[in-house]
Amino acid sequence: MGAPKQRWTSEEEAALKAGVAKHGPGKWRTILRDTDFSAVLRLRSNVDLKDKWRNLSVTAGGYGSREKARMALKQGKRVPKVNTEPMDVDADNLDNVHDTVIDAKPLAVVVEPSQRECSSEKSVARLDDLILEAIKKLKESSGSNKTAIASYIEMTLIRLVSICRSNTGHLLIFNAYYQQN
Amino acid sequence: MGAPKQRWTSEEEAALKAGVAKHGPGKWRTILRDTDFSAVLRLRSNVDLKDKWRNLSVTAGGYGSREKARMALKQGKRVPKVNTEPMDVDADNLDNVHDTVIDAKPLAVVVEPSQRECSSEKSVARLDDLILEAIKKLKESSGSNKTAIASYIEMTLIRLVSICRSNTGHLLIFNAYYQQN
DNA sequence: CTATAGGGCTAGGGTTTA
DNA sequence: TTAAACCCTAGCCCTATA
Repeated sequence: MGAPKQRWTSEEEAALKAGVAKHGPGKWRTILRDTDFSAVLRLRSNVDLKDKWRNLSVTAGGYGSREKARMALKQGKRVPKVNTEPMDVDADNLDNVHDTVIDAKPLAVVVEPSQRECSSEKSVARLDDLILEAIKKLKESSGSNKTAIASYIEMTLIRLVSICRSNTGHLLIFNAYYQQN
Repeated sequence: MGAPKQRWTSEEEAALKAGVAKHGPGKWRTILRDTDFSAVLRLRSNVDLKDKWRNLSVTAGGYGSREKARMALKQGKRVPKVNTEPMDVDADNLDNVHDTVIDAKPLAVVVEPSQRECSSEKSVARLDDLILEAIKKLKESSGSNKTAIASYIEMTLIRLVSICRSNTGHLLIFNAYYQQN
């Protein structure tokens, strides 16, 4: 019927996230016009950006506007369906995070992880596997695919935290130095 | 768990077929609203219509998209599916950290951790090396959208820090300095 | 007219039930 | 184990609003 579905690539997704980080959510046309992103996102409209951001917000675990709408619709089906509840943790919306960085304009980032404490060998080994996997993928990607690299780093870090937390209850520490280049 | 199954009656099936004949496949909501069929199909949703039509297509002998998919799976095309799982980062309460950051209008960010006791295991050190290597590689790369990457990573790390903070409350102490460039 | 917000819709993969 | 019915949701469309 309409246009054939065009799945978002990880590069496009990263560009969108970066765009929101830079200009804030809701500035879809602005993001599209930004030369930092226009190349990657040239096939997307401002509405596409909005829709994708909505999807990302939902999967990030926050109760986005979409979630609420879905809950409301749960009525009106034949059978009430008792157990609607998948044990969502009440996660706050990530929009807050983005708000904090709207005005940031870093040109380079250096991150130096230092020591961290994990009480279980097993969890450490698992972490190692995850990182290795990420690095391998990094090397597979061509040098031009920087946004994909950023994506993998994000995923890796997020996994790192969630696993470390769930297995040990302890957390790791990062020394992170941000600096302009 | 799911809703109890409601077998399609021959009358419903006939109505669906007539609806598709009249409006064409893919017009599920239109068929549903058509007074010619709404009475018979009143217990079905547009998605139900779509699903039923898919099943009918399969049974009708033509290789529907469904058949192909099943075939592909039978060929043992096992995609490891990696670890899509541990992305369940439930960022309970991201507010605190962000609030501390919101005041600043950073063009650059410096995050310094406090001291730390650590069991300095080799595997842990290796993790650090791998992460550091990845970040360095990113930094060395000179792409047109470097700013985008940097912004994105900054956002990621800030979120990461937030997650750590929200979980421990105090275990992790970050000193964050925001500075203009 | 232009842009954004938000609900609606379909397609297709996944899951559950008989 | 399989097939039919049902669920989930990304991506796209439509409308209201400013």
